[in-house]
Amino acid sequence: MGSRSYRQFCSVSKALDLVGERWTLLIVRDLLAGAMGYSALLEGLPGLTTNLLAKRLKDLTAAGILEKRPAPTGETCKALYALTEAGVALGPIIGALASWGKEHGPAPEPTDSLNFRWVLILLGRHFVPDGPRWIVQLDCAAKSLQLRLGTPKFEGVEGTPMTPDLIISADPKAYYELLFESTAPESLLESGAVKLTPGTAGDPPLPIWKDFIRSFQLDQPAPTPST
Amino acid sequence: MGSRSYRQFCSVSKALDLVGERWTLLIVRDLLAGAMGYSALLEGLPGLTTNLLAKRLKDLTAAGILEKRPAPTGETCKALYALTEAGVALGPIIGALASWGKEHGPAPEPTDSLNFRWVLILLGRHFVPDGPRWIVQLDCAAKSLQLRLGTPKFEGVEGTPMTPDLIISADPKAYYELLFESTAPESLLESGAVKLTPGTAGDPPLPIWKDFIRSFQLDQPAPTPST
DNA sequence: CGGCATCCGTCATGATACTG
DNA sequence: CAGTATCATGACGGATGCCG
Repeated sequence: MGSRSYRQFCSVSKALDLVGERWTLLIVRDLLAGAMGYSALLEGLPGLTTNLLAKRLKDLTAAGILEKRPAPTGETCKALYALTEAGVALGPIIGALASWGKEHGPAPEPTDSLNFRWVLILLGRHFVPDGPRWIVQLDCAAKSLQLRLGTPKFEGVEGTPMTPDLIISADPKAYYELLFESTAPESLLESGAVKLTPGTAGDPPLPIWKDFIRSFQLDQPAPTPST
Repeated sequence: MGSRSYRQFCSVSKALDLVGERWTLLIVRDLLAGAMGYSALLEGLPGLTTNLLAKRLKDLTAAGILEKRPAPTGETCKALYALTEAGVALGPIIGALASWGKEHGPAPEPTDSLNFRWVLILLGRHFVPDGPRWIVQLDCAAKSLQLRLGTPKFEGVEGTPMTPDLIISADPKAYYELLFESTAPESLLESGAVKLTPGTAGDPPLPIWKDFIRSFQLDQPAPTPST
């Protein structure tokens, strides 16, 4: 509800009337990588309290930005919150915020929390299709991310792939440095911050790693969107 | 100050740490069209109180998003607040919000306030360069906006041009309908909501009006930015 | 335990008055 | 004109309780 609307004849303020409150765009950011249950959302957003999450979910549902639907059988939760078409359309806003924050935002601190979903968003913005079709598994803090490289459309979901071609493992900070280019990819390998494990087919890991770097342009500066 | 930082290892949250608070992005939006004084900002943002504006300006200055500089002689105010390079770089975020709000935001209400600066932002996002080089004056509620069409770079400032080729006058609501395509441009002319006056050179107004419509693609849907 | 609702303390915000 | 000071209110952070 726009109980505290700006009441301006301007679409920027109308957008902020719906998504301008605290935590709202961060909830949308996490849902951009796929539908989530209530507890998963809460766990992924440290500092957000349960009462406020309930209110945000209710308001966002009323605004038509997300919808609550029954979870498929076998899920650990009962209901999933998923973005509607209008919610997915918030992607460019999240993307523009990510670009600006990366360039002009405050530097991250070691105590900052890191969520694997946020990695997906970053990767999706850098993806270059039509490379070799590797399946890469990212491991971080007992969680896994499954990436399908080389496909026309970027695919990445949480979980372990059946037949990975390469397994990359690192701690959150190393992933952050890799994705934010504060460190060159090669030096992360040399320092041991990032470890490579051959996949099930047993291919040598280094060429696949180079394709991974190239697929997400991790050795180049991020593109700046136009106005 | 990020006194209430999200503390997440994510550039989206880092951006919101600086510009996520209430009113902040609306201040930036207004400054995107040019530097403004304190009182002009306050007047253009109904509902924002003077103490909060002072705090926002202080915080944004500390964050390096805008800078306070002495006003040029002849100005009505003493100091101007101008966006820094980092502040101008927020443009794509404002643009993405404008696109989304236009498509998915709540409908405007007749009591909403309208600021001529917001028109400039909308026009800038739709501009197609290299048409005929007309100078068009927009009149609305005792204020004037000066647009230079056809130049490679879009130019628009508040004030009255010396030699307009066409003067368009309408009330705020008609401008909004024109810019937001809820009504076709032709019908706004026919209904008398928009009035055309020949400029100093005395050219017939209708062809220049059609160039104006074409220059800002006001008869076409807005382009949707990519993720 | 997942999915909230309630209660309370604190802080950000809104309204008004006042000052250099 | 360009803010600062003061106070009231509502939003938010934290803990806990309820209900399937």
